[in-house]
Amino acid sequence: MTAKTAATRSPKVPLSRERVLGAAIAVADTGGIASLTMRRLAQELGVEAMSLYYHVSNKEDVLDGMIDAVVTEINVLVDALEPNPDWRLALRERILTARQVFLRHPWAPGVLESRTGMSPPIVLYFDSVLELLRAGGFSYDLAHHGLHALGSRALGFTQELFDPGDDDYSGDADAALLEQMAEQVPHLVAMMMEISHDDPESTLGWCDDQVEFEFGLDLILDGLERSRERA
Amino acid sequence: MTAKTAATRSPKVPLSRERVLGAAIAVADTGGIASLTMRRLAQELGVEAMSLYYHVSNKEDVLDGMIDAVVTEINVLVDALEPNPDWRLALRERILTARQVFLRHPWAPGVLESRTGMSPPIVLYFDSVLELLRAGGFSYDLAHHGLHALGSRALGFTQELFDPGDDDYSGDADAALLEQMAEQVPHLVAMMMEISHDDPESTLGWCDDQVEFEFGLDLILDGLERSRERA
DNA sequence: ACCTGAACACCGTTCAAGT
DNA sequence: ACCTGAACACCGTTCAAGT
Repeated sequence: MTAKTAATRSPKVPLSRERVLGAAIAVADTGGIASLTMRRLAQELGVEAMSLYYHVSNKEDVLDGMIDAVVTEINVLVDALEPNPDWRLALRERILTARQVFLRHPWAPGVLESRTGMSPPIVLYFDSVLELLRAGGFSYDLAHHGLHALGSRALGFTQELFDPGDDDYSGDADAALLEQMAEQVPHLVAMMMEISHDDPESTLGWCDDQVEFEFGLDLILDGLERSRERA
Repeated sequence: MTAKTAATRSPKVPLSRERVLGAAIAVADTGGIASLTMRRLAQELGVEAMSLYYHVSNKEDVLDGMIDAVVTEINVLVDALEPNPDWRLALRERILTARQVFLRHPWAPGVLESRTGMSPPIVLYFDSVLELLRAGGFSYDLAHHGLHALGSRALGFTQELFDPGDDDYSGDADAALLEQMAEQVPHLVAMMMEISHDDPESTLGWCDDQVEFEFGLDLILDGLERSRERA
């Protein structure tokens, strides 16, 4: 009866950088990154917006801290993974584990890519990936190329260019629309029709992100292994 | 004496959607996407901010239009490319051509990834990529996987996770800093030292984006060719 | 030490009004 | 048809002032 709803609103426990960042992540997870304003964040913590500036220096600092928290979450998980003598399997498991964390924080890829510098947690993550590649017999030079080839996949995400949930081009696209597009983009239409024929359940919301992520990841890992053998 | 500086300021030629989008691209190219505000854009055109809303519906519409203009620029260039019987070489040239356009518009990758839906120019581009893959002997199913594996590389860009120009971790990082980091991230430091030893000119601003882009691209193209042969 | 009220300089956007 | 002045609801942020 006394406490209204969230435990976060209690004014007993004082604010701290950690509480601010935790609330920020919660807001972004729930309402998207666009909903994260300093005023909204303060409200979530039962405080005035100006109070936040005692614990964080500005909004950029909040975004930096949110990313560090997410990557730290990843580091804890991947550090607990059991070693695997096959570098490909070891790295694959690491990356897919990291991916799970990003799936819980859909705003994180966009924010991460908007940050310029490396923070300690990110540096730690990449160092551990490098360790894996070295143990797998990679030179530093090839490992370096490999990190670039993986790109954001090394951290467990790809920025999907198109939202399959978009109404305009997915889900309930009917035959009439397809026919209309067929003249100008015949291959795209043919591809969608063939795939939706093979799997009638998914008309145009046809991309299984997990499957596609693993396909691309394995393609790169296999390619790197071949490069390593050749070197 | 009469015309102040830019030809864009002349009030003779009336505003239009095209002029608004052109000015928006110019502003973003010059000052970065963060500098693009409706007021700044209006100022560039010698007009009040409210006038813009007669030609575009809102800022989202401006961003959509900017992307469409950039991708149209790409489509014109790649359509003029001479055909190549080797699908890998053909696609490689296409993608590297598209990349040149993105290098001129550094804001475009970020904006593109923030858009949800596909627009006609983007759909056209992907259809032409699909056409190339089909001509190279790909099934629609494998071509679809291939598009996902390429990700934004298919359009000619990768979102670099770290800005090599960042002062904190690049350029003039001295030996003392490296030594300090060596204990916690030994492989990263070893890699940077080895690479900077091989190429002393580039201490920590060591990543040649073009080389790395092509390495990753070729890795994926080769992997897709192998998948195609196996299928 | 920690929080806040009032205020500032900015946003995107609307709408009735001007020409 | 095309542009604008005034205004609204929102931002992030500062700073002197409160407890």
